[in-house]
Amino acid sequence: MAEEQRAATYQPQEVEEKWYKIWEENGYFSSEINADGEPFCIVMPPPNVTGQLHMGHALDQTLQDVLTRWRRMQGRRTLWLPGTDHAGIATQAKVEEALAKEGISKYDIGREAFLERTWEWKDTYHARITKQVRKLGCSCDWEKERFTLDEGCSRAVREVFCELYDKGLIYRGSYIVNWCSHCQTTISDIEVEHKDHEGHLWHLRYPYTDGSGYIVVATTRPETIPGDTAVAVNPNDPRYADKIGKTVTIPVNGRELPIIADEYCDMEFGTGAVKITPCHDPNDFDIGQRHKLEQLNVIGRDGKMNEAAGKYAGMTTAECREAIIKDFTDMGMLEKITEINHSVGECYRCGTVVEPLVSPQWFVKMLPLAKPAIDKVNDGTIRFVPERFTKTYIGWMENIRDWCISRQLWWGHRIPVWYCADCGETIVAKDDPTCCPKCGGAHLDQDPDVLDTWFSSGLWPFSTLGWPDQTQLLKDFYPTSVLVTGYDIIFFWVARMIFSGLEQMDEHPFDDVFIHGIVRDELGRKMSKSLGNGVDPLEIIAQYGADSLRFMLMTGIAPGNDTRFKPERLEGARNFLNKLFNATRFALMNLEDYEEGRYPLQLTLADKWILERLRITAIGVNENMEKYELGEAARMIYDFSWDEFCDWYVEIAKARLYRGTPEERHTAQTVLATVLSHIMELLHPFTPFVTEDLWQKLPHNGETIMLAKYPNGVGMDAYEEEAQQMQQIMDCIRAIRNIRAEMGVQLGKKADVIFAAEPQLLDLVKTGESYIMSLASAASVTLEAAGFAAPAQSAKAHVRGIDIFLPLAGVIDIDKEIARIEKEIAACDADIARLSGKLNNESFIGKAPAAVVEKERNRLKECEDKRVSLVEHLQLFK
RNA sequence: GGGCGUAUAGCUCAGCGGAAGAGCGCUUGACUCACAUUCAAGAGGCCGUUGGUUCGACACCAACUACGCCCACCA
Repeated sequence: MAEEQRAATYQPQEVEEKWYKIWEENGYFSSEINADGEPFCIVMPPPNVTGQLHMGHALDQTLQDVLTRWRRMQGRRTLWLPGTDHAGIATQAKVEEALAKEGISKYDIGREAFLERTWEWKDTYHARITKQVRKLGCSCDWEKERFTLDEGCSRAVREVFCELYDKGLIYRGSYIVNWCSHCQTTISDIEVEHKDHEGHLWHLRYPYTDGSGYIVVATTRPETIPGDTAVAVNPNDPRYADKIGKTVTIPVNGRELPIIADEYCDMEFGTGAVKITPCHDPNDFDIGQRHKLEQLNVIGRDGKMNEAAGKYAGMTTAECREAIIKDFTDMGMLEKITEINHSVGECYRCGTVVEPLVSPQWFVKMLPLAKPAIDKVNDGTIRFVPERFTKTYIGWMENIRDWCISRQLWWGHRIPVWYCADCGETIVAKDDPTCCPKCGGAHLDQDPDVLDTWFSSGLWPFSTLGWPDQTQLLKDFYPTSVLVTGYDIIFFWVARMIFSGLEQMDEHPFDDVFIHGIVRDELGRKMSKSLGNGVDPLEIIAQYGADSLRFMLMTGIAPGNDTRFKPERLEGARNFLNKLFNATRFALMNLEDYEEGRYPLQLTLADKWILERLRITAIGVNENMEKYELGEAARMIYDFSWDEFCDWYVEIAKARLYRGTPEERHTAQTVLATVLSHIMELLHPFTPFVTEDLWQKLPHNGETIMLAKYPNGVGMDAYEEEAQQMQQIMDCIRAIRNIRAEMGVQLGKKADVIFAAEPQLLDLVKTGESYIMSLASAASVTLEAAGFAAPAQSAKAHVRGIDIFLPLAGVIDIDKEIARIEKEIAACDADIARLSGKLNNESFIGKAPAAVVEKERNRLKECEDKRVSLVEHLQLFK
């Protein structure tokens, strides 16, 4: 790249590294900054230490950083607390995979060595992740970084476990749970993904024991037959009314089953008779409880039939299914097979079909916890943004079932429960006990299981602030201000934090929950490993810089909606930042001799206009930020910076910078520098690096833009009238440019321009003369009284009371001009028809606000004037 | 079976109870002394369908259609 061109192109890589280091070293991310300010706190959703960050993280973290930087610049005492999650199943699976590559299993090395390996893994990925977060520019307080498995969080987990146990909210029991035979652990209900499968419904004959024929049951899972302990029918089903109380015999193993009556049975479905397998189906489990049926566990944790399955023992469930169907067929007991589309539960991690089975596990009793968690959202204490997610949350919370929290893993918080080998006592304790409090025995075995990862994640808003200790940090920042996360983990995480926070702290964990969508690929597909369509944020940062990535992610998004990752949009963001870079370069070239306050300011119309537009923009940006409409805020800054400041103001300022008096030049320099640095400040939360770099080069007060005051429009002089006047001049310039372009008069060629209007408007034109000269490339500007007769062979435009003539003898194409004018007239006609229709409507006059009516009247008059003016001009050519 | 979302320019998407917006793409012109990662001008929309509320609806309400998502104990 040529040196010259390079100088005109922003090089993000050169500045990003530098500024992050300076910020971090100077402690600007610390919550001690703005120590007297009102606290503002976000706890970062901790990324899993399983791998690297993806685009979803980049979106999530950018949103948080924008909010944090904005609040910090407002003077709030901000704490954005970073951290990582140990992610039990996911991380353990990764390490097991790594071991498998070495040809060993976790059992070969044992629990302790395995955990050592996992901690090493954690260290590696933790380092990688935090580096990525830094690359992205996140202003989190690294001094306070936490990990879900660190000493403090572990203490919090034990504390909560013991408290809930003491209150009877945690219990151990043998209930039906979801078992993943691949991950070799239980998973909670929400970790089961239901997918539709085409399957078969086997209609099987179970003969009555008394020899009086048979009953036909329909099942999708014949392999569970060895575990049947009843057949159920609906008590109101006339078909079976006289069969209730009888027994049937399972043909393939000769066991006898009672026929019971239960409302659960749907008379419309299948045959209306259901085989009941309490140990391997959640519904059947409930029925079994109701009728005190025997529990017969026939499927083992390895996904194979166990001894209780008799002759089928040792088979996989699939093999068993086949064998049983064959046996029924051979015995003539298969009535028929029908097709059925039904949903099958799969493990969310590995996709293995989940096996429901009964096993002793630890549970959290949800009903008492859900109640306040629902209330605090319903009463507005916790607010979801967008609001619609409230319904999602409430709906789930109202139908919640007890939460199975024990996992048969090694990586995680070990359940703080010990069993006395001597007397069988169960000891639940915060601190490791040395002997049994009941019998004094020293043979204690700790429960081998660990807790669900989300158990510790649920404590994140307070465990990270120091709880269970009553730290100052906790007092200052709990409840936190806002939680920023994707809609995909409302149940997994948000809900758990809410009930855990309310239970332990007696106070809600955050005021707002700001929900965002997911980042999809260019085609709108979810980014995933299997599709290989993921985009690595680090690669994008290397290519375009973190600021471009951030800006792209922040624009064109609406709260709660998904967004697509489009490379073109990345280029747009890069171009915008390059634009600002060049605008700053231009300013700096013209600020070499600048000295603040050297002359009194002589603000021109354009100066007042751009200052007013800045004021309005600043107000709008803050309003949108308050509503979490970050995309809208970013768009406002973009439009103002590019369209108004760069394309208009900078061009206008050139005349005074190059040829003005020292006073004029000084004023232009001042406004240029002021507006530009305010643009940097407004934009800083979105694109922190480039704005800091450019702001530093411009005249500024303070050591970092991070701590500059965020522009909010308050205290700025208002110039509403001047802004409107300037808009009119700009419209005139656009009209002239339009004529020139349509007539093929290139901007390189100067053209004479004649304005005709009432004196007041002529004054305005006079004021804007220099802008017209330069921006419309006029050779001369002549002012004439209203009603001035058009010179021969001229083109004409009309802008709100101002007639504009371009004498173009020899250049003008009469046909083109006629066509152009006719098009304009047609547009006027359409407007006139609409407006007069409205104004002739008495209801409109009577019921619409007076200001609206007045506005429409003015508009109509303008349209009519314009039409008259243009029609008059058209006559000249006919 | 419930719940939710989306439907606006060729594409991707913002937006809004009082004259349809952006980016990209397209057309035409310009290497104009910050920037060709640029500048200027322009073409391009019954704002999914049908009703309703309203002086006024692209926006609010209802129904419908299409697509997508979430939840659910569909043997």
